[in-house]
Amino acid sequence: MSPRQIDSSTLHEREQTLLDAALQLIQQQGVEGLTMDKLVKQVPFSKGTVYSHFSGKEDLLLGLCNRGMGILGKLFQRAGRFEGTTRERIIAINFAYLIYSRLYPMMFLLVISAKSPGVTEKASQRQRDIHLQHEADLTTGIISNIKQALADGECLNPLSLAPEEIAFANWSSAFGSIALLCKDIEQCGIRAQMQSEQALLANVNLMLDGLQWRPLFSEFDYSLTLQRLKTELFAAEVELLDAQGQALQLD
Amino acid sequence: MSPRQIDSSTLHEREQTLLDAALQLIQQQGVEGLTMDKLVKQVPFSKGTVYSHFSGKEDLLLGLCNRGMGILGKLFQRAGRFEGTTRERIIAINFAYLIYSRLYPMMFLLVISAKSPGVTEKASQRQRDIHLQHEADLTTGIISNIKQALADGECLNPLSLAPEEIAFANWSSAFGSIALLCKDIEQCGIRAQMQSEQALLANVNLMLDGLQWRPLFSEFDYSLTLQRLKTELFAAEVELLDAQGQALQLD
DNA sequence: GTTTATAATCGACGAATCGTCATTTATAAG
DNA sequence: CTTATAAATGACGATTCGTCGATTATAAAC
Repeated sequence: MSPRQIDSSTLHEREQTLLDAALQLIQQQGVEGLTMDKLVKQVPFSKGTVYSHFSGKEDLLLGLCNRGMGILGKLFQRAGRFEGTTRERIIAINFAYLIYSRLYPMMFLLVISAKSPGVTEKASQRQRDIHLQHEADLTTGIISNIKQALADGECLNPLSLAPEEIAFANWSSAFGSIALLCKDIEQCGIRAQMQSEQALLANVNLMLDGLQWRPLFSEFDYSLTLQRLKTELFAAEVELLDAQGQALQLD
Repeated sequence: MSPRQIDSSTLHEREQTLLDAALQLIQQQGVEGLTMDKLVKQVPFSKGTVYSHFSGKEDLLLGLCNRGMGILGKLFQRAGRFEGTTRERIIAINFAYLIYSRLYPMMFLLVISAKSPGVTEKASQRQRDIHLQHEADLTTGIISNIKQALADGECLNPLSLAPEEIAFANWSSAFGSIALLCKDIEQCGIRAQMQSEQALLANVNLMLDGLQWRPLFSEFDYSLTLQRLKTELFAAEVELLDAQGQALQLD
């Protein structure tokens, strides 16, 4: 007297199907265009089944956001392996963030909406836990780089900030730059004439110079670093962007 | 054979009534809790009349956001009159931004959601124009400060950025810091142990040091500047925050 | 093979929201 | 007093959301 038990792998498979369909709807009609009713129509399951996977629209959004953070984490890992100075590696990580925001602008924006009270409150504990885990993963890579630079004396850190505070400074600068420059966000006065990609990297370099992170911008040709990032470490992604007509403007 | 014509001042008055009611609803129930139906019930006008003022929920949100930007503009103006070095004035402006984000967290968050595609697309041209105007107003003050500092040789600008690019660097750093630290946004891993107000100002100082904006952080006691800002220029606002149990943590 | 317990799925439903638009009301000129 | 029409009204159809009782499928028990 035992009913069928659902295979855990098909469960995961369906979850991916749902996320795919949701992403497609969002890309076609914007975040507002994502509707549980529409999603159900796009998918070979009934509404009840969909709701057994995600507790609602918000939970779905956070799930989508989490999937994106997984992708970002892999990009960060690759950036962390960049051969060069610690400062170059930090730049590589920021470059990875930039690439990500261009390849998956929707996902990047979801980080914002996913953090707004309306969404987080309604999301399931499960997705919230996953989200926190992803955040931790993303920061540890950066922080270990920072600690090494502090230990090696490459980052003089004149404000005597803790490694976590430096990580936060970097993160918020990059986040702010990308958010304000995001192509999917309406034109914003202050960024009108901005060459988006240059701007992000300029802001990061300002902060790194402020930290006295050697070699300073004036002491090293970081455009070579960018060249290597574009043509080596992230060649595939940069090509993908080119193919999408989203070529980066870095020179 | 002419019907009554509505007084333009009562028109404006009603608009304020609507914005007030909307803000109240948002503060009570979050952005999601704002509903046109609820709003109509809170207000002595019918649904049709409400819709003659705002084309929909998104238009209303942008209207609310714009009102906030007007307030922020006044704070910026006051900060721009701070007596001190150009760097101190820039810090004052960032301090004003911080104050604003604490006094009106909802408004600050609205800048984010107001820029998301779903909202901007649906908002009326009128509110969008107002929004752009406010943005321009906010930046001109900063940029004039920057230009003066460049002319006076106080900001050495080693990356040779244009004044607009410097303004953007400042804006995005401040925006990112406040957004990631916003008390109304769910706990964010990376900012866990962060003393929020200190963090924003540390980030700004990092950027200003990167710009070689004299006097550098190490050459001047900027905690005195903060003291003056707290007790003189923005005494009233700081007191208000204290009274709300939101005391700033700056020392 | 039949029965049976129950996990899994389904989709109709009520409540709530959105924006519209035909109707009603109010008023100033003729 | 009539009348043209700006202003205001709120009922309505269309969507959306999330729930929950009904239905289906399946694996063990007999």
